[in-house]
Amino acid sequence: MYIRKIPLPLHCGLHLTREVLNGKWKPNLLFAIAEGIKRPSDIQKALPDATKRVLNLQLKELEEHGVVSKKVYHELPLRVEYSLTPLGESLMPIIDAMNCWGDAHRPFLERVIMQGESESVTAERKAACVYYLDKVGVE
Amino acid sequence: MYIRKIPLPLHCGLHLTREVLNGKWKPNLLFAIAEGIKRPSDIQKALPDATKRVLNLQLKELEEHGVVSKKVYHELPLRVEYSLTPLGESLMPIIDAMNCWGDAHRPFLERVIMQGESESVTAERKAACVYYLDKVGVE
DNA sequence: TCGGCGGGGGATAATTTAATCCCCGGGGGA
DNA sequence: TCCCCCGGGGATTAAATTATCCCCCGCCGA
Repeated sequence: MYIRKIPLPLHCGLHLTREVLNGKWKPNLLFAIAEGIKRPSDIQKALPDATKRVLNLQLKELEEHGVVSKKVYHELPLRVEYSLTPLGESLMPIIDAMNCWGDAHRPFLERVIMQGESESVTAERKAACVYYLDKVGVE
Repeated sequence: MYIRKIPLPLHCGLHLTREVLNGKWKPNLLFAIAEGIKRPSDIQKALPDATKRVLNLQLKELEEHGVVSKKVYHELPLRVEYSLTPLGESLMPIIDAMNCWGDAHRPFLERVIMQGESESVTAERKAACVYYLDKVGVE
């Protein structure tokens, strides 16, 4: 595990939560496990864009942070299952909300995230954003 | 703005949301702005652990992602105010939930994130922190 | 005997994010 | 005049996170 040089600001709940969820695949891992995908190989299949190396690392961190637990069944063949701890379960409303929010605003977010990768904001793009935001504001 | 080399996985709402909230101070910025702290200098005072440089950068990203808007009042003296867009407001339940969750589980999370004072890692950790603090000039 | 699957991890490079340093301009008070 | 506040940002370095590569073991079926 990486050893921090700069201490985290812990005085605020936001930073604590951020520390737990901070990992490219951690929200997805929690989501998958909550859905009942428990075995490492199944998790890897559910998240094909991530290498199993990274998934193992992030699962280990989630375990160290007490939100998932790992059970090794010493049968043959060996079986491993991850599951949410109660603490992890209490995190699911947030994960679900993040998932819904992203999906709900997908068209806008995709445009806006892509635009940063190409060039600075053009006037037209800004107009398009304002238009969309207006629409969202009505809801 | 930084130009990505590795494209983000956009097919999932979780990643979209993560992209918007991904920044050490972004949740805090949103929280502060939602609380009515709108002027840059006030925001900086509210988040003393962050340099204004970083805050400006992350505010700019939040703006580009359409969750905050920046208004410049061309008065004298010059006045600048940030505010949440409707899209940003729709994010607040998540921010609040993250804040509450972190606060609610603070005792446990602090222990677990610190990795326990009684572990063997502590020596290295402490060394790393001391190194940093020394560099910064804190006693 | 060989290949493949399931679970795992060390070592290192690359990428991404944050911190640091130090500058700009204008204005207002002493 | 000097100094400090305000809002801002370029350039660079450090830190933190991911990706990549390639290895380990045990077992099972062909």
